[in-house]
Amino acid sequence: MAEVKSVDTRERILDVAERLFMGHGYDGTSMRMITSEAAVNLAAVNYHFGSKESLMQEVFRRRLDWLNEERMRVLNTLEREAAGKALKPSQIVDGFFGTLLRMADDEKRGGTTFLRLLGRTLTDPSEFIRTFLAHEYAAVVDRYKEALFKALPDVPKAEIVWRFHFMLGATSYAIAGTDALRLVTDWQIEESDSIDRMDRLVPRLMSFLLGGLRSPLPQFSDAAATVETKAGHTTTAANAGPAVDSK
Amino acid sequence: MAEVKSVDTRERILDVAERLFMGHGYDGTSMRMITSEAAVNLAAVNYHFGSKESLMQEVFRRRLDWLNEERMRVLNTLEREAAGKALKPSQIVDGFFGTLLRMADDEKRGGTTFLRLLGRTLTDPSEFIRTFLAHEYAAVVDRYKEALFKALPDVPKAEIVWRFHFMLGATSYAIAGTDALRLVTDWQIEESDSIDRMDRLVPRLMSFLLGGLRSPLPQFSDAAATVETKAGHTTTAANAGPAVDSK
DNA sequence: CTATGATTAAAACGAACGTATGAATTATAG
DNA sequence: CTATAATTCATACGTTCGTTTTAATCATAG
Repeated sequence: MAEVKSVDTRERILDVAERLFMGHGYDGTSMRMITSEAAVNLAAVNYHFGSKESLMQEVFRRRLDWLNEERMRVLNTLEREAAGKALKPSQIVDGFFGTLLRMADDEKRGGTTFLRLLGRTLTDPSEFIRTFLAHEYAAVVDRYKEALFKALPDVPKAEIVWRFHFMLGATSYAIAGTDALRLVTDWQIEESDSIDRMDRLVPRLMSFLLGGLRSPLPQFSDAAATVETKAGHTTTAANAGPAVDSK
Repeated sequence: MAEVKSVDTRERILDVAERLFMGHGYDGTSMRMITSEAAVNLAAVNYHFGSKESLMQEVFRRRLDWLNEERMRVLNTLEREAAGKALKPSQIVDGFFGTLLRMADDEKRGGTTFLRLLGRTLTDPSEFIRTFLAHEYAAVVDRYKEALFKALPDVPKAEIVWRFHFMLGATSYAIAGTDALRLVTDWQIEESDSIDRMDRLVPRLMSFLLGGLRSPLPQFSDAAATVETKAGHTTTAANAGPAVDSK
């Protein structure tokens, strides 16, 4: 049972595939691109993973297994320390999105490459990929969803689910499309450095997410206004509704 | 110069291509899928558009030309009515994102199909697509960016650009991935109908975007706290910083 | 060392891809 | 009606795709 070179081969394929899938998408990345860049034989992918689809799934599973466990672990710890009391929304948001974003610093867990891949893949057209990702996420998302329900008892559950959706979108776009808007605008970076990206992106994004999560509830045409009532929710009735303004 | 049937052919190709590109992505949609569903000859695309890339660009240009003009028109009207005074952030956000979202109701402008396509394409891996989209968006984004700078003079410009980025992400994900999270969670829709999507999505998303845009500024490790000072910004110093909580 | 199973290598498979060609068909102009 | 340009059509080209096959190479156990 020889397993010396094969481990390296497997890992090298996964690393290259991760990077190429990130840059060119699933359909846009060919087996020959992967195997030639990884300096392995063309048949190696099918030998080690069975098919291109299975390779893609393994690329994600390698990272998501850890991420899911870490997210669960963080939430368990938080709830244990809270001793039955509801968590603070910021704790929950940080447990879910902060844990994800901190992977950027951990090159061993894929770093920014995997983050960008994940961000782009959430809106990937390929059917089997979205199905696979949804299945991988299901349990963890449900747990965090429930935590948010408990943390925000006055907010309709449907509203929380929607805002979770919005937070996911803002995050995945932030980690995926760092180039898109950069080309569009002059980017207006007055600040000194520009490669520090992540350590400044995280607080920026967190602030945005929490602002959105805790924003006054929308008012529909028919329904009566449902406004946050809990003390400290910063939201006042004065600026509730979709037309919240600064003056 | 016969142009009777060709117009129908062109439009039919564009309509089918728009729908298929939305569902399967650019690489995942073949010429044969398009031409067979559109009931035209395989060579029709190359005859009318030259190439697959040109077809893709025409699919977008057909919708974006109108969207860009409308966004410009709305902003011009707002600024004319404001008579030099700064606009309200909600007006600017609604002008940019509301105008986009309202395309969903206009089947003549592509409706939800184009919206979902646009949302997914912003993170599309194909190089030429992102370049093309960035070029199409540049002028309008710059104008709205400037409007936000003027509306929020106390907020650092870099911060505004980031939050614009985040808003774009939340929006594109909201209109693109309506299925992704639906599979993950039980979706917790307590409300009656579920097909009304857009007319309830718009105020929901708007509320979220404004909450994020007007959220207290993040505090970095080194820098001093920069907190919104303008009256009515709802944000109090007590819950400024990345760890904003409800209690 | 030899036998055995795991891995790598080179080559080929059929299918699907985007595109191009030239003839047939259709519509319009004079 | 005839001539001419625009469009549609059937078909084929050359490439690239993911996968498979068969043989060669490697590492380890007995």
